[in-house]
Amino acid sequence: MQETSGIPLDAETKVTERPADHESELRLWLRLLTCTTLIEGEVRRRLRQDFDVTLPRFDLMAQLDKAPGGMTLGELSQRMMVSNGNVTGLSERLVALGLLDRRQSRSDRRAQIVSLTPEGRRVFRAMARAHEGWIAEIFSQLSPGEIDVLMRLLAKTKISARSSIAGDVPR
Amino acid sequence: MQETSGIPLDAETKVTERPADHESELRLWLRLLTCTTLIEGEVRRRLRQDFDVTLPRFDLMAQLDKAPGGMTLGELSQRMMVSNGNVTGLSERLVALGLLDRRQSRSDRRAQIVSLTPEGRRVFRAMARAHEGWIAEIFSQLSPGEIDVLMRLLAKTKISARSSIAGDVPR
DNA sequence: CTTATAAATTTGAACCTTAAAATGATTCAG
DNA sequence: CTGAATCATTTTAAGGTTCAAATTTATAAG
Repeated sequence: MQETSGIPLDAETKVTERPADHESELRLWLRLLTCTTLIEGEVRRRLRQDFDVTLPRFDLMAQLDKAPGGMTLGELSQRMMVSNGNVTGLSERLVALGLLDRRQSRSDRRAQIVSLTPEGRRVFRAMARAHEGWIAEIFSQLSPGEIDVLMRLLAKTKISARSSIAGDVPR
Repeated sequence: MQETSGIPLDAETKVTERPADHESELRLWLRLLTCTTLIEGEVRRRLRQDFDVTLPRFDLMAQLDKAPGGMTLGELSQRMMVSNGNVTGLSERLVALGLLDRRQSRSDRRAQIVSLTPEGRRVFRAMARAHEGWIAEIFSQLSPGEIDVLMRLLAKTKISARSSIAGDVPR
């Protein structure tokens, strides 16, 4: 907490000058966050309980399951939306468990390519099957129509968020 | 509650035996997760950049801002949906920074009550103002109507998830 | 070739997070 | 009053996470 030089740049940026009632967006964000936290916690709990595996490991394996030929660590980190260093450690532990293979890229000696071992694939498939069931149960009170509307609106939300994040902000 | 004669929803027949195409729920969950991760990452980044504060600290202070009289650690942990031990460490650091006050409950010597210091409140209010602006910008491509529909559907999602999590599962 | 720049990953420090066990305080039946 | 159960919190161990700096390799310009 440092160098707050009084009031920074409010005049030029458009957002903060007035109270301007952005309460509905805020409430929406909190609700979105609550839903995700709730579901994520439950998935984490069940993965641990039923398969003795952590959620990040499951997520990593899920990405690799979709890429039969494997993937570089950088690509993994991008798809998982986590930092590089994160993927390094996560992969190490999964390799140590025999669930992941890791080799150097032939074309680029900087790059490491990781992929599921046959064992890793087998284990992941079992988890994925259960996982799909849990998710179905969690969303079971939503009708197909509601799911569809949610999908559309979240797609729009994603676009909106991305354009705001991309540093779209014109000066 | 009701005698729905339509579909006998018993958990035993529901989830495990067949593939049963729960793909739409799965895709919905992934999209929900993507949206949240995206937004959360951006909020985290801006909090660090503009206020040199972490997201968990902001979240904790946000809870306390809504409780002028303070709150026990247990209540905090419940509202933040994180573990007890988590709140312990988080509070320690904020107390060390002079943003939180901590005292023992008079009526229950097991309980610690934490609250924002005047400085903490001042700092939080500044962050909250900026935060609201960021959120508004992130959701800016959604119309009021769309926000409203999203709110409703997420409310329903929350209920559905909670009832599935509560161990509602009949045998 | 040489140097500069960029890219992929690793490392280190600090922090966040959880689950499980331990500690200390409260409550209540007997 | 005593013991058992419960509750609020802390502690511990293991792991997850980020950021920024460092390392190694690749690529391109001169």
